[in-house]
Amino acid sequence: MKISNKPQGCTNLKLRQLGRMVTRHYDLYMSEVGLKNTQYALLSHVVKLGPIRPGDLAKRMQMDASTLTRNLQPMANRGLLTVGAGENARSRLVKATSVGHVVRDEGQRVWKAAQLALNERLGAECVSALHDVLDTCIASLEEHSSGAPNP
Amino acid sequence: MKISNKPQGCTNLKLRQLGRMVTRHYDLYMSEVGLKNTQYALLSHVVKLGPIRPGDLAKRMQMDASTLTRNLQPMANRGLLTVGAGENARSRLVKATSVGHVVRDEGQRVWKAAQLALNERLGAECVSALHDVLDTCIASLEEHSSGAPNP
DNA sequence: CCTAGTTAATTGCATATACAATAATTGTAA
DNA sequence: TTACAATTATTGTATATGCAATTAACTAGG
Repeated sequence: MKISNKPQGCTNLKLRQLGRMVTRHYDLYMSEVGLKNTQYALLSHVVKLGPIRPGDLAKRMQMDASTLTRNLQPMANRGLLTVGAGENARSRLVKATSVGHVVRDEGQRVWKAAQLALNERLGAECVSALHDVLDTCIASLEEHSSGAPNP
Repeated sequence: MKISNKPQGCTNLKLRQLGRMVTRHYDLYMSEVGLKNTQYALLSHVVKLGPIRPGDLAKRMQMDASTLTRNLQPMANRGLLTVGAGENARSRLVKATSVGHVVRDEGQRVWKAAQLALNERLGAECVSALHDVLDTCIASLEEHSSGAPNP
């Protein structure tokens, strides 16, 4: 794949456009288990990162803390996870319920189908190239805020 | 940059994470002229694509028509654009006002600053690679836009 | 002990996003 | 020509997103 010398166009625009397209693709699949793409991502993180404080989880997901607070609510209401007391009275711990674990497994099944279908539509090589450059960019922008890789 | 054989991880997750990061970056700059990154993108499209029907504009931006309807409202309220009558009684035409043109030009100024700063943070080469693969993916998904889902 | 600064999470406000359903209109075939 | 299908835009409902402001609670200094 040829690489141009100077960046042309708007990075933000391109990212958002592809983001919308890919999000619609995933949502189509995830709806089979009653999850939005974002909810599956959140649930997966909670399952893998065990009991975790909201603030830390938000940092891991490159998400504003207030966004996380609200995204947790519909899932807590459905009984997929709990936002319980932490060590301090001011800190909390998020963890997945047993139902949450089950739904995550179901979600993982349809996620795999969605990912395979996307690989098919774009070509595995193209998806790999995309992942590589996304990883590089995320890591690059992360440098100013420390954090370990995602699950 | 080495390219892996098989796609690893979730394309949707990576896209959304980088999307959030980059969006925050742009919004920081665009706030200088009172625009959200999305509003600048929309205004630019309207300026460039002249009077255009909402449906066509939505397709161009890979955006749901109902999303576009609502995104137009705050901008129409601010007098940046108008949603006027089209040829039929059921179709409309969106066009930028003179104020809208001025604000677009101001926006373009700060957009350039934002893009340059991003190139700086990521490296121009990395941004170019990102653009290339994003363009490829968008074009690819545009072709078979009749995505036959979940069989 | 009390006060000032810091940190954690949440709430207020505004916008973005999309699917489903609806309204309004146009096109078409019997 | 009228009944029915297709098109175009808009609401209904729900979630996502983030900045600014707020609340609550911990931590230092005095």
